[in-house]
Amino acid sequence: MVALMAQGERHAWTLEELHIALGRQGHATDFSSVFRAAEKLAADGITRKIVLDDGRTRFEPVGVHHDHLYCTRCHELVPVPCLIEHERFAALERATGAAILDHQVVLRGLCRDCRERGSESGAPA
Amino acid sequence: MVALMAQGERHAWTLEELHIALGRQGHATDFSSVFRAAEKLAADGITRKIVLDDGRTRFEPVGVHHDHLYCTRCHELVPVPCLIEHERFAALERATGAAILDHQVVLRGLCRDCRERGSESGAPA
DNA sequence: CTAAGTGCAAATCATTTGCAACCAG
DNA sequence: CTGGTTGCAAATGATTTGCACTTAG
Repeated sequence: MVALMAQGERHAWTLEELHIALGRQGHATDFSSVFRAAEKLAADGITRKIVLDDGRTRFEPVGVHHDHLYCTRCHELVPVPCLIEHERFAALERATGAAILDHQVVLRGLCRDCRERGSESGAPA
Repeated sequence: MVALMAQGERHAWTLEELHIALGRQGHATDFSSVFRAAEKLAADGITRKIVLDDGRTRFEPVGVHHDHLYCTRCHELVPVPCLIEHERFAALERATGAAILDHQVVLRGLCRDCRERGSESGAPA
């Protein structure tokens, strides 16, 4: 599964996508096995869980931190460089008294491909 | 419901919290009514849905944009000023060709209250 | 009357979990 | 044998939906 995720066909995977892709690769398994393997990878810090408001959890390989662009047309989650400067966090901690351990940014819009396809009627990828 | 959310007892509400709070205010209703009313408010742009990985959808009144701090101790979602500078979006659009319509930042850590309580054993708020 | 809102129960959806059979060490 | 996996089925948890019934306009 790690190999599958690493090959870059997609950046963030839902359990269903992993399940299907594994099947296509000849590693057909039960959905629950995919679920457990994915949870384990996340627990071991190999992957990270990402939740969006479309109701499906995604898993992405852990690497350098980055933000995400959720394409509202093709529903793909694309990695983009982080938009927040480090000092911002320290400043916020000083200003509010809170302790920030982690953060996640989700941009919403159209990925380049979908934007280029413009208002074409075509169905999402 | 709008009134309830506006009174500021809490910033972002889960359906369950709304349901309970409405009941306490003497406006007992069915859970599905809360659900439908909340969905309608969100559809009408009065409130906004926020989804975190704790599996519950929250609704917050729409106002000036801000980011959120999710306290991993008391599970409260606290509003904090936006950490991303506007130019960043334009720069990213130029760099990637994507179109950004909206964004959402979720910081993860401890809110001030929980941080101050430090490592005290006490149960979450 | 007509559209909108409500309660209740049943249906969905995406996971999660229990368990017995298996497999590697 | 022993712990980690796996498939299958059943259980969860949080919504969502169908439907009959009021209710406001």
